[in-house]
Amino acid sequence: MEDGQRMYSQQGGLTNMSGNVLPQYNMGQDEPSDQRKQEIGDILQQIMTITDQSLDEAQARCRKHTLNCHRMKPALFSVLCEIKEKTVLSIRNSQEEEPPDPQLMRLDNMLIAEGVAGPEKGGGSSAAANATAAASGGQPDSAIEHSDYRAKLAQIRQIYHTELEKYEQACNEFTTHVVNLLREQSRTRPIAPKEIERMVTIIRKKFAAIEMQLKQSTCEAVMILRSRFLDARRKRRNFSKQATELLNEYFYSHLSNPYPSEEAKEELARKCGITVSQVSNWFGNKRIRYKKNINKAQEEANMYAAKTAAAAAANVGPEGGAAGYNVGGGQAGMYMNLNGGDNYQSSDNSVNALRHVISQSGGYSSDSMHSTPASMYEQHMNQQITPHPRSQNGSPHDQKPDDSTDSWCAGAFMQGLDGEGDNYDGSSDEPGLKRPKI
DNA sequence: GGGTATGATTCTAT
DNA sequence: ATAGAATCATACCC
Repeated sequence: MEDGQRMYSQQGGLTNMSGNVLPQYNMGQDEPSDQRKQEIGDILQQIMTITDQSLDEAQARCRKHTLNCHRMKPALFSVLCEIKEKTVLSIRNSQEEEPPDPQLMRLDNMLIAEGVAGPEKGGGSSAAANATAAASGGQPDSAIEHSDYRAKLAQIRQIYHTELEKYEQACNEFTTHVVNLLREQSRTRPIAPKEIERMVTIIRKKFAAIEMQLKQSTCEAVMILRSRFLDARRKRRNFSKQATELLNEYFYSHLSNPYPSEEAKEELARKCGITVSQVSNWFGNKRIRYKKNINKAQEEANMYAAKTAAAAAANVGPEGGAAGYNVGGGQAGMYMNLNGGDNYQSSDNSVNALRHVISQSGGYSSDSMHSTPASMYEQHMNQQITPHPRSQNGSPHDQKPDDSTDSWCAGAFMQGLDGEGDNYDGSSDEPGLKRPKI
């Protein structure tokens, strides 16, 4: 701005950015420089006063023509263009170099992930299928729903691409129009090529904003579609049998503290083909329902415990230490081969598991006070040997899932098994379980 | 169709 | 933020 003012402030002198007189614009003519200055001054004067003049069309045309035909016009335009470039344009240019918009990137990523944008086949419908499968817990979904979902997604895709094309076309048309217009105008006012370039950039930006809105709406549409079709609450799906089994195995083998760590949850989620929050939900439900219905749960617990025990015994080998596990009149043996040995549980949990077998196999039967698991549960719950995991130091995550005698309700009644209050967390390598003293 | 099981959500407490 | 508890909504079984 300052430079511009400086230029115009000198009536007769045409200066460049640094305030020097510009000798290079003499266009190869050898007029005395005083005369040149005078002429330039005239032109500038005309330009400066042009807004104050009210001209009728004929007059304006005449004057324009005079100006256009002036032999100094090209030189003047060059200077003006240069000044424009060096001031306004250069400032804005530097600001235009922005990093890619993170929101736009997010939208793009989502659209590609959902199969709306990106390659038509392979990235399209299959991505949608993947999304469906993932949301339904990895189970094969009903074909009807599946195709319905895909059909709607394809519709969204179609609309998206049509609109995108439309915008692109409009953008190109408009850009061409503006460029032509500017080129046209460059005959009557100084317009640098860079200025045209910049204008094109501005137009593209404006259209990019519209495009972003389109992407946003498309994303919203996909989200709505997903929630409508895949919202688990609307159409609750049971987990696969295998998944439930894995979860139950974990639950009952960590009954002393059925609070899986984040890692354990992730592992379970991965193995079960469900999400981590589904695992959390499952454990939340399981814990509460286990407590509510301890009797029935106990039976289930024994089943899973036996399975785990069997697996553990199988790992040890029939000759090795299996005999040591065969407590309670050999009942553990009947669970052998239940799960083919590919148990998720590692052997360290087998101790815990075994305790359930023991509890079932007569460990408590002689107890006149607490002969049923339910009553035991009640007793220990009332005693609350350990407070709720939350009330202990740190969050539940800080605890190891199998960390001991205390903690949860089952852990409490497990303690009854152990005269000394030993740790049954499975970290012990001692397979020999004592018969409860009670 | 009714009862139960089960996954998800919501609310409250900590 | 997470757990427990209550509740909702759906699946599943009889």
